[in-house]
Amino acid sequence: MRQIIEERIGSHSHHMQAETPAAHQRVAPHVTLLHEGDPARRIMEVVEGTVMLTKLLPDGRRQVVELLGPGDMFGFANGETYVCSAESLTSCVLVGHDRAALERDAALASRVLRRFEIQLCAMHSHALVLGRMSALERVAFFLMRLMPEGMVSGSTLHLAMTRQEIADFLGLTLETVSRAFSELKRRGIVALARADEVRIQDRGSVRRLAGAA
Amino acid sequence: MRQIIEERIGSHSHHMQAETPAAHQRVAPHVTLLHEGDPARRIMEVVEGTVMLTKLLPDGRRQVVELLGPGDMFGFANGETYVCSAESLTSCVLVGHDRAALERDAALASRVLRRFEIQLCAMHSHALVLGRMSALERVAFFLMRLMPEGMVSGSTLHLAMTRQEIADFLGLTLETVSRAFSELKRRGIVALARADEVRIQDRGSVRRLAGAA
DNA sequence: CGACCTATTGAAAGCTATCAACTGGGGTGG
DNA sequence: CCACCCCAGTTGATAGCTTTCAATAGGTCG
Repeated sequence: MRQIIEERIGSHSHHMQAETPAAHQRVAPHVTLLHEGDPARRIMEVVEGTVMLTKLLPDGRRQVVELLGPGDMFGFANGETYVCSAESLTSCVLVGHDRAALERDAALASRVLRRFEIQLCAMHSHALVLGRMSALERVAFFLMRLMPEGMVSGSTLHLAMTRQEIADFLGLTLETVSRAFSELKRRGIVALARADEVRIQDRGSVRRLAGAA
Repeated sequence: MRQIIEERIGSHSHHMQAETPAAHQRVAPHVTLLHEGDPARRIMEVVEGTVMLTKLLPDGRRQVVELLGPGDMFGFANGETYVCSAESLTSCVLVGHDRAALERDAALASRVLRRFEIQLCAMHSHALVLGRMSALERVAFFLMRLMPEGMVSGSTLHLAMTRQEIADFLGLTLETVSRAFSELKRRGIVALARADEVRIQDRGSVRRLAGAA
C-alpha cells in the first residue's frame, strides 16, 4: 500500500490570513490524494505535476473524469463529501485552500472562479469526446491535449499514464487504446520509441483526427 | 428561423451597481441563446426553465454537454469566445451578469463559484455515464436526473426533449434511446402514456440501473 | 538470468449504429 | 369537421466497431 508523502516546503500565499495557512506539500507519483465519499474540507490546487480524478461504478468500472496540471483545482463536493477520488500521476506539488478562505480572500476566490470556468470548458470538450468520437479520434484527442502550444512535428511526448489509465480516461479498453496507437503508428502519424514515449510525426493529422476540439 | 424573444421584466439584483444592470428576460422554447464561437461577454443564469448546451464536430456530430435548470450558469469561455451553443428547451427566464461585475460584487462571485462547483460535479457524473455506461443505464440515468428528490413510484415525468436530443445528451442514437425506453417499458419499470410522458413505475430499478451515480 | 507486469496482437462475441419500413399523433387545409 | 400530410417515434434487419477472451512479446527489476 502506498502512503501519502507530505513534506512542507513553505507557503508562498500572501493573501491568506487565516488559522490554516496554505501549505505546499510534495507528493510522490501514484499516491491517492483523496477518496470519493470522504468529507470535503479543502480545495486543492495543483502547483506542479499531474493529477487524475476518478469515479467508480458499484461494479468496479472506472472513469478518469479529469486530468489536472499546474493551476487546476480539485476536491469538489456536491454536498458534504468529495465526488471524485484523486491520484497523483507524477511527483506533484500541491496547495490546499480552506473553503472558508474563499469567503474572506477575494483575490483567491477570483482565481478559483476563473480556473473552475477553464475546467468546466475542458469537461465540455471531454463530453464531446466521450459521447461522439471513435477510438482513433479519442486517442488523437488525448495526444493533442498533451502537446504544448508551440510544439512542432518531430517532438517527443512522455506519457505518465498506462494504457489502462488512458483507456479509463477515454472511455475505452486498454486493448483498444493499444490498437489505436498501433494504427497511428501504421499511418506514420506517430512513432513509439517505448510504450510511453510518443514521437509526433504529423501534428496536423493529430489535430485533424481530434476534430480540433 | 427562430428569433430571440426578449422581454424585460425588471431587475431583482440588488448587489449590482454597474453600467449594465442585470435584466431578466423571458425566452420562448427552442430558441438559440448563444453560439459556440461568439465573443463571450456575459455569464448567463437560468432563473426558470431548462437550457441545453451543445457542441458540434466539424462533420456535424453533436453532443449535448449539459442540461441546465434554475440557478445554473452558462456562457463559459476559455479565451475570448463561447465554447458551447445554448438553446432553451422550455420557456425560460434568464439573467445576464456582466463579467466585470464578478470582480466588484463579492456576493455574486461567491454564488457563481458555488454553482460552478455544482456544475463541475454534474459534468464528472456525466463523464462516467458517457464513458462507462450501457445504453439502458444511460437512459435510466437520464430519467433519474429528471426525478425530483421526494418523488415516489407512480409519478409522471414530462420530457421536454425529443429522442434525438436525449440521444445527443447520452452519446447514443435516437433509435437506441427509443429501444431503451421500450425495454424499460417491457420490464415494467416505466410506462409511456405518450412519448414525452413517462410514468415511473419502479423508482428503485431506475436508481439501480443508473448506478446511483 | 528469470519472474512479473505492461503492452501488443489475434479471434470471436456483443452492443450500438445504420439503413429502412411502418406507425401514430397533431396540425393544417379543404 | 374531417381528411390528409408531416414529423417524431417505434421496430426490424444488418453492418461495424469495440469489447472480451486469449496468447505472445517486451522491459524492468530483483
